[in-house]
Formats: sequence, structure tokens, C-alpha cells
Amino acid sequence: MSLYTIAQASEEVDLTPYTLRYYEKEGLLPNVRKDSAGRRQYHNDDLQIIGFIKCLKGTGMSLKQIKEYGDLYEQGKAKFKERNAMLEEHREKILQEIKTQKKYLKMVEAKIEMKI
Amino acid sequence: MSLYTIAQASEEVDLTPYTLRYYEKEGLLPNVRKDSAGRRQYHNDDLQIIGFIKCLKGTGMSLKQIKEYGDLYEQGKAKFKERNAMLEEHREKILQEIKTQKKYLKMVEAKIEMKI
DNA sequence: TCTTGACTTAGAGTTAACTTTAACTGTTAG
DNA sequence: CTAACAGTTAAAGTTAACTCTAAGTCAAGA
Repeated sequence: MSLYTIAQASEEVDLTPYTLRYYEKEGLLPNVRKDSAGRRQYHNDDLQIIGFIKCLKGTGMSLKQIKEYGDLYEQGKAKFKERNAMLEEHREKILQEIKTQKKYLKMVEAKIEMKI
Repeated sequence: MSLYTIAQASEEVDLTPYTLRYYEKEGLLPNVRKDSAGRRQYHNDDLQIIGFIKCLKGTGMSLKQIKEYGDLYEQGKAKFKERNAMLEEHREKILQEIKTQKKYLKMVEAKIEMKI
């Protein structure tokens, strides 16, 4: 399939229709097309963008920053450096976060083993 | 040192005094002692509890759940099983989260390497 | 003694990220 | 043709987790 209603897209990306509209209103999903009756038609490229938004959000980037990244993306090659710098910085943040999670995992495991 | 004012404790655990009072109000920090003038005196055991709260919170547990865990802790040995079950479940959640973070890390790295 | 500053409380305000409502419109099954 | 349904919008409401304000207390230094 190549076109999705908001309900289908919602199912596909595991976000509610409310959230999809909200993301669009916040400018995270530019250019979502509509049919003749004004209903949203999600294309595969939209789903891919949503997938990457979920990745950034799932690693702690705020919607505001995700929008900034998306805005740079919209401006194409001209902003490539700036945009990639954002990602590289975010990459570091994820690496750091994984380290922290591992440390916390050990703390929880220690507490479990404590048996008190 | 063994006793801390709220400002010192705040510094020590890297949370604002507002947050420390808020956690206490929410029942996450039972039994914070006060001096004769009614000012909070944090002891080392309080700081340890705060450290573990930060661990649970940093791994995605809500304050509400953390309070539930703390309440079980208060009830001592009687609730040991229940309490440890919570931790074991949380341990699984952390493991899952680390996996997800690693997947997302790869996605971000792929995007960086894409150079488009 | 006065004032400065760090604390106290209860309660109001803020922010991010949804989530719902109300009122409406267009599509489809009977 | 009509009722039900899935969508539309703007705007209001919700929740978690703080964050701040106002009004007051207390101890210590000039």
C-alpha cells in the first residue's frame, strides 16, 4: 500500500490520530497531502519521517528541537552541515544516555541482589 | 559531613531545593528530620534514598510508581517479595530500553552517514 | 537592634506533550 | 435518501513534574 488514511497511518506508526495531527500542527510534518475532501493522505515518505521523529523523540529530543532539525532538513543542502552537527551532538547524547542506563541497571540489580 | 541543609543536599544530589521539597510533599522522602527551627536536616541515608529515586526516575519510572515502591519499602520484610518483583520488572524494562536506545543510535548514525 | 539571608508553608503558575470536545463536512451502506 | 461514520478545525482540558510566589520565621553579623 502506498496511501494511508490517518487511522491507517496511526496504526502503522503506533501513534494516535490526535498525536499525528498535533505533530503536524507543530510543524513536524510538513506537506502532509489531503484528498479532494480535505482528508489527510499519508505517503510512505511521511511514515518514514514519522519513524525518524519517533527515533529522535525516543532518545530524548524535544519536539521543539525535532522541529528545528526538520526545518534545517527542509532547507536542503544549504543547511546540511548544521543539520548533521545536530545529529552528531545527539549521537553523543544517546551514547551518554546508554552509559547512564547501564549504570542505573547495575544499581537496580544490586538492590535486587541485596535481598533486604 | 553527615548533616546537610536543603541547599547543601540540593548541591550534593543535583536537584533544586524546590524539587527536594516537592518529592517530600509527594511522599517520596519519608521522615526527613528537622532542626529546632523547623529546617530540614538531610542525613546520609536521605541522600542515598534520593540517589535511588534518581536512578528509578532516570530509567523512566514515574514518581507515582516510585512512591509505591517506597511505600512497600516502608513496610519492611512483609512486602519484600512484592517490592523485589517491582524491581525485577523494572530491570526488564531497562534492558528493553537499552536495546531500543541502541537501535535508535544505529538509525541516527545511519542518517549521519547518509550525507544527504 | 536592625537587617540580611536562608529557610518555612500553602498554593498558584508553568511547560511539554498530548488528549478531548464541539461543531461541522463529506463518504458509504442500507 | 438518510443514518452512521470517519474525517476536519480551533480551542479547551489534562497530566506529570516541576517551579515559583507570597507571607512569614529565625539566626547571625554590623
